[in-house]
Formats: sequence, C-alpha cells, structure tokens
Amino acid sequence: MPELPEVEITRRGIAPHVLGHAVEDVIVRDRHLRWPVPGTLRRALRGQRVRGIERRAKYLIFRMDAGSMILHLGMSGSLRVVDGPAPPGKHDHVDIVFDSGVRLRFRDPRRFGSIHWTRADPLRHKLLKGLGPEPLSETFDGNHLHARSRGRRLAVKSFLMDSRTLVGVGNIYANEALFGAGLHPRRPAGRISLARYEQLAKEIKQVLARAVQSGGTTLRDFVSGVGEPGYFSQELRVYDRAGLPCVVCGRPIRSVRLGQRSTFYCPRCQK
DNA sequence: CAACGGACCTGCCTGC
DNA sequence: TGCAGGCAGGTCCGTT
Repeated sequence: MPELPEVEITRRGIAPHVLGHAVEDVIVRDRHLRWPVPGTLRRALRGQRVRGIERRAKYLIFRMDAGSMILHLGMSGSLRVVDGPAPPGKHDHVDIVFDSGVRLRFRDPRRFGSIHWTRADPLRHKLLKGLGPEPLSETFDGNHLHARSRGRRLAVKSFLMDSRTLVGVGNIYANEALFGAGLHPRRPAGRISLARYEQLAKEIKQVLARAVQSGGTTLRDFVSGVGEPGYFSQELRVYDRAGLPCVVCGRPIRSVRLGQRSTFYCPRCQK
C-alpha cells in the first residue's frame, strides 16, 4: 500500500491524536509480522509519552521518553486512530492504548509490516542506517542520481526503487516519475545524462509533493490515520492504465514486467 | 561489488 | 460453485 506520500499522510493524520500522550497498554494479538514484534514492546512502551513522530523513508519513528518505536506498514499495513475499545478486525494485530482512551490500531493483512523498539538512535538502526537520501530534501538532486548510477547497467526503474539510491519511491511513483521525465523504465541507469537526471529528480520531487497534497493514492484500501482516502489516483498518468490512451500522445499505455513488478509506460513519450 | 530471484503473507480477481 | 493461478502499494537475503 504505502509509499512515501501515504506514510507521510498517515504520520500527519495520527500525530495530533497521540503527541504528548502516554501509553497505558499495548495489545499484541499477532506478533508474526515481517519480523516478530518484540516481546519487550509492552513493557518498553507502558508509561512512555510520545514526544515526536517522524518519518524516515517509509518508516514511522515514534520518539518516546526512553527510546523509539520504529514501524513499517509494509505492503498492506495501516495505522488508524480508534476511539475506545472498538472490536478488532481479523487483521488488527496491534493496539497501542493511550491514557486519553484513544488507541492506535495497526492492521496488516499480509503482515509484511514490522514494529521495532530501540533505546539507541533509531536512525542508526540496522534497517535505517543504509538508506539513501530523502527525495524531498535538498541533499537529493539530479547530481546524486547521476553520480550513483555511473557504470551501472540495471534498469533505471529498478535503480530508483532501490532504497540505497533514494527512499520513498515505490512502484506507483517510480512509474509516474519516469513518465514525467520521458525516460523508458528499462533504460540502463548508467546511460542517462546529468541533464536527464536533473529532470528526473525534479519529477520525483513534484510527483511526491503533489501526492502528499492530495492525501496520497488510494487504489483499494489506503486510508489516512483518520480514515480519509487519498485522491492522487485520479492524477496517475501511467500506473494501472495499461491499454488506455497516453494523456499526452494518445498511444496505448504498455504494461510489462520488470524486476518482478508491473511497469507502465508510453512507448512514444518515454525513450 | 552488482544484479537477480526467491521469500515472506492474505485477499481478490480471472478463467476454466 | 469450486479451484488454480496470477497479481497486489515492500524489501530483505541468499546466490550467482
């Protein structure tokens, strides 16, 4: 489900409801996520106040008094604010209950998400330390993409979706950004000029920023922390549009498989 | 190193 | 109606 915009929308949605509140209880109904939910989570979180909620890549970092909870939504995860002990659904694996009575409910049908606890610097956590730059930060630009891609032959789309290159760009926004930049998804990453990478970096920033403004992309089930769907699906130009006319030239959008992911592009506009 | 395929899961849709 | 197969917003890990 979630790429950077959806995780960011989730962060913004839940923050006002939990910031400054103390955890009263943690209910783990199923600890079998991508990695086991730590058995120490309940003890670690109880009595702790939420001092801040940050996003790094597609991870949410809850800064607590004595450490940080790191949470990833995986492919199908969502985090919702629930008022009181509403009956949990089949895939509501974890509830974090606050002293206000509000709870954060983690739902994840496919269980590719994960929850971690660390007392150390969360940004140095094993899963976060090797991550590339944030696409919406100033440290990310065309130069970065150009420099990192020299000598590499993998497809530019796979290059973009590698979190060591940059973070936050998943299958939807990789497709969209490449369309915007007029780049064929299979172009070898090392054979793209600096000028084109500058254009691509600009597209990535633009598409992500606009998706955040629209509340994210809801394809089937994404909703923000407070239950709102995202409207960016209406603005997708190639993703999930196989056979439909290109919004620029009218040619049918093609769909191929690249690195085990569905890939959409316009055969005329993208070279 | 770089690149690739498999793995982890459930649900939903299609086609026979 | 049932069932098999393929696909879905992610990303780590083992093998070449």
